[in-house]
Amino acid sequence: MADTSTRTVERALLLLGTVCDRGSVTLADAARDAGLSASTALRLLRTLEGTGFVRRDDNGYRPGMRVVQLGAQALSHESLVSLAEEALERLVDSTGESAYLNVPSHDGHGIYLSVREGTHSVRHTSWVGRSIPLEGSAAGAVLRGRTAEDGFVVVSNGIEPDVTAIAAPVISGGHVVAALSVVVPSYRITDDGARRIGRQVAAEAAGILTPPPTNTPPTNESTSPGAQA
Amino acid sequence: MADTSTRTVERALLLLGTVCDRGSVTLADAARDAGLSASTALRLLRTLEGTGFVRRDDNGYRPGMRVVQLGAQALSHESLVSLAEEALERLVDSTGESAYLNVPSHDGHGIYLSVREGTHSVRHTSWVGRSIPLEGSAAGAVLRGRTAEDGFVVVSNGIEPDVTAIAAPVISGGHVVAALSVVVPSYRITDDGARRIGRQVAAEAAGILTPPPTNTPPTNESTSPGAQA
DNA sequence: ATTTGTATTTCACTTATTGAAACGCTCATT
DNA sequence: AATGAGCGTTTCAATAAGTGAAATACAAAT
Repeated sequence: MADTSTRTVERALLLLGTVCDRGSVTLADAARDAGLSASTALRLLRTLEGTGFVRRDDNGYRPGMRVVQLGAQALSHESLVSLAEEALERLVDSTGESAYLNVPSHDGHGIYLSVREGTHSVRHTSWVGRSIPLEGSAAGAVLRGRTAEDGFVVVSNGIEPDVTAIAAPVISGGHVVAALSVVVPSYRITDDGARRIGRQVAAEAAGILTPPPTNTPPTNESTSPGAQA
Repeated sequence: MADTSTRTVERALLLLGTVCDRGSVTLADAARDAGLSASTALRLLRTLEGTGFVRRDDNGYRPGMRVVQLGAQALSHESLVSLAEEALERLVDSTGESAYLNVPSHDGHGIYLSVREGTHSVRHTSWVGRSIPLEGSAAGAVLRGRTAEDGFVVVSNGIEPDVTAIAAPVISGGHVVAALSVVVPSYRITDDGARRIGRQVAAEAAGILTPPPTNTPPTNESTSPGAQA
């Protein structure tokens, strides 16, 4: 894994990241943030501008339309979100709580790929694209393959205070490719309730890539143990 | 040399574009598509991979999670979409037809920034991020400032056959910043009907950036993506 | 066995990127 | 007015960094 990467491009993408993070940023800020000299940052931002990835207004640089365009395209090509749609909906229907689909991202993080809001007036809220640490969160534990025997993970008051997260793995080819999760305000749930929802989430997660109708012959490809009961 | 742009970065972004367009593409195809040598394409794609903008699976390169993440962030910072929400909803309610918010993109195109589907069982459909030519479309004419006296543009069977598009400009600081539009199957509408909807769209478009109550100076700082109450 | 296509590595060439410095500018301070 | 601080921008010489042809290896198709 020698240095097969181009510094210029890395820097430009870094810059793009800070622009999107901040929503609106001045040249000097962006340069500082990315650790670049002003002239370099200017040149790269201009390139990004010329390709529509950022745009300028009087206040500085802002995410360009190309970013939302590519993002939307990418999402639409993500078959997981359509496959998980029904499962998310069933979870919301039967629990009234917010349900999510999380996938691993490039750095040691996960992100929310799909969101279905709960029906309770007090409910957990998140959004597509939001970043989630892999440690200290239920979905993160699942994504790292740390699922317990019973097929789901419960984390109370972890990263986010006052909420209990319940997650289960979506498995494909022996690998965890996503986490299905339900997040509920802690005051509203008991240990038993969490287990009940846990079993439900695990069942839905298992069903996402193995639709019930077909009777798949036993194809055994398990790298990691516990390919589900 | 007034050409201040970085070839490497341009190429990498071009590559990213083809990957997102195709959804899944092999190295050789991507290289051909972007007009690059295989070795260069490989190097750039690896850089994109290392930053999460693309990922690989057995079939080749696919859009990475970073793209959907940045796209979602960019959309959330786009205040226009929240400002236009109610207008879109009212248009759908009163016409039953699909209503859209279009903005100019970098190359001579526009894109769908917000979508509200109509209620008729036969209705026009599009999606966020979709590209739209600026010529031959109602929204395009509006975005180019070609709006007629009466404040709206009607195009029947232009780019898309069998549909009539009705668009009006969202104006800020004397510039057209977006187009609000309603698209209806041509068989369902008369000239008079189009004019009626046209006036409606124009009124809604005019109201998007001029809501009477608040006097907000353009100091938009969305600091942390915190949950709003 | 041969052909075709792909992914990957290597390497000499030199192009294209880099950052300090200088400049003009606006705004706030003295 | 004068001063200073900060920003955006341009210039330019040094050289770091990207480039692509060719070679290699592998796989699948003929």
